[in-house]
Amino acid sequence: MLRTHTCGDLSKQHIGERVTLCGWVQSVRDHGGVIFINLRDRYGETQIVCDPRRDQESHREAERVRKEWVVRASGVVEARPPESLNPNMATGEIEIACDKLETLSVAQTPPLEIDDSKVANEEIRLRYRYLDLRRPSMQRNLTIRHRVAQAVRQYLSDRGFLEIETPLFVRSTPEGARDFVVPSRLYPGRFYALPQSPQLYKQLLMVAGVDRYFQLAPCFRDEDQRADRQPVHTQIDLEMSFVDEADVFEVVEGIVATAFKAGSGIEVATGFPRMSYQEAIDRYGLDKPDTRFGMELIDYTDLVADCGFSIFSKAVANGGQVKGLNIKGGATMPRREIDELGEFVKIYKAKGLAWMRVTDDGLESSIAKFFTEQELTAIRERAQAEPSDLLVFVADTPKVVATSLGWLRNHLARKLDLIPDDVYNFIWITDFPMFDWNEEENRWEPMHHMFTMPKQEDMQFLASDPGRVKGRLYDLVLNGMELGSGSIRINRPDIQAEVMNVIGMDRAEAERRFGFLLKAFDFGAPPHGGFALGLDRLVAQIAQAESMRDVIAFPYASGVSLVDGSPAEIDEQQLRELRIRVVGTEGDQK
RNA sequence: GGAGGCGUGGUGUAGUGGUUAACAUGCCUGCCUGUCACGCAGGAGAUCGCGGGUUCGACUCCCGUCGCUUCCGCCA
Repeated sequence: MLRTHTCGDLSKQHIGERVTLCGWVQSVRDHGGVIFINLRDRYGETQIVCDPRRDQESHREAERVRKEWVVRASGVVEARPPESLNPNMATGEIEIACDKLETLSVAQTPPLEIDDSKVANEEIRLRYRYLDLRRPSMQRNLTIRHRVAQAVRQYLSDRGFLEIETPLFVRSTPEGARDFVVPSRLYPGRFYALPQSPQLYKQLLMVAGVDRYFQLAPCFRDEDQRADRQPVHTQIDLEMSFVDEADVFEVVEGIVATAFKAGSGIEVATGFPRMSYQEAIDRYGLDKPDTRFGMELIDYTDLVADCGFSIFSKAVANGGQVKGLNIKGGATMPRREIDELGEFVKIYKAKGLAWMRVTDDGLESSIAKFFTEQELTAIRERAQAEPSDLLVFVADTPKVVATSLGWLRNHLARKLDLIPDDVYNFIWITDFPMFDWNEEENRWEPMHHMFTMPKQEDMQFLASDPGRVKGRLYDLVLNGMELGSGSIRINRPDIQAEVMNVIGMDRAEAERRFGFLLKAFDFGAPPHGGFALGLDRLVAQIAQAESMRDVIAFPYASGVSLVDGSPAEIDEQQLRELRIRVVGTEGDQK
């Protein structure tokens, strides 16, 4: 080794020892005589003191040294003078009295500052990711991610799960997101897809008798960018045989608690509360409710069905709802900001946001005149309104009402600072509908995927009323974010056939796409179920990172790797081998 | 596919229809023996993303375009 210790190792107990450290120069403070160098590595920072009275040669080198140079410093660990102790530094009680300073590598001035208090913009950070990652907070994130992954592996291994890798070149399926596709050279005109998840393979492993499987699986989805999404992300993917929901919940809760403990030391109480999908929608508007604050949705539908305000009464007459929020203390919100809330809900297809200010004298609003005194009183009581509150309303289809108010609620919580720090509200969302009606294509489609087992008591409605059928599927939500999802799967061909029937997939099509799985089920498939947790999202929470990208070493920006510039064109020769011709780029199509 | 935001020295920001384009930090030089966001003095560094238009005059206003970003659609 070129060093005897790291830059985080040394403390008072090493005083008097002769040591050698290697690292990057974080800062140089030249006092004309003595020069202080802060030397940084993954483990910390240590002050190197170059005093010309001790050693002239190393002092001369210290005058030359610049930030981010890689150097090696030898000397004796000394206690700092009492007035020079630095309590803000882990190694602040000691310093290295340097008598040998060696430059291992010089560095150009970096295009961004290696400083947690001066973070550059995302594009620069990603292009020079190797510099961005030098920052202590990023090193910390990478470390936390590693510890979480290790702990999860250990946890699952201890419970009999086998870590098994599944193929990364799989058959493309039109379900779900768009696939990333890889051309085959040996079989021109044919393509592999990168897996969106190991779903089908892990089910095959259950048929194979593996009983308990897990994998930290890379998953690929060709979707448009979102703050909490990456084209490549990692799932803690697991599957278990002979289980029901409670067994899966127990394991997943254990994983989460283990991960938090390992990553941040935070103790998570298991036995997460459960809430049905319908209750989540009714009370919070979203299937991933943030339960860290109140301001739940208030249903006025029955009160305003026959009111004089036609926007409300018509919405009800058309099968819609009128719901709203009570923004406590919001009456002082200026008109301009209320209008902004109106603009906000329009994103979610709401036509507008009605509002009333609650005053000592009653409800003050341009729409108050359309309501009778009794109606206004009823609204106030329903909202438990107090003077200085602001009531807002959306009247629309149940879906628009829920979505717009649900997101408005989250938006307001952030804006009004209603979200407490350091609270981790886990919640299981259960009893999802099996199917979702696709307006455009006029057909039912699976809410989760087509291998989800319907609830026993709803099985009878599969043919007659698919919308009524609930599935044995569940999401885990943390602070309003979906951490993962899973289900109990279908293991019987007859039920599978019925489900495929609902979504309008005939035997031939099913055979073509999933024939291998259906075939497997003919040979004795155990009841099984599983879950997939988003590792990136989980670690981001544990590390309290601003963004999921902060816990991924080399994330993508809009599907582009700013580090290596991919995706990139390939050689003509490669294209020929693959029998691929590029017929046009976006600009010259159409 | 659609909507919004941003784009100004290396980096992060400020800015106004007429400026010498400001500030911080970084960089370079000099001074300084106890700093640790060291300090002090000086210096270099920007055709204000790109193209077009309006105007006597555009970094500023308008249109287009590119890039990044957030969101809708899409998607666990």
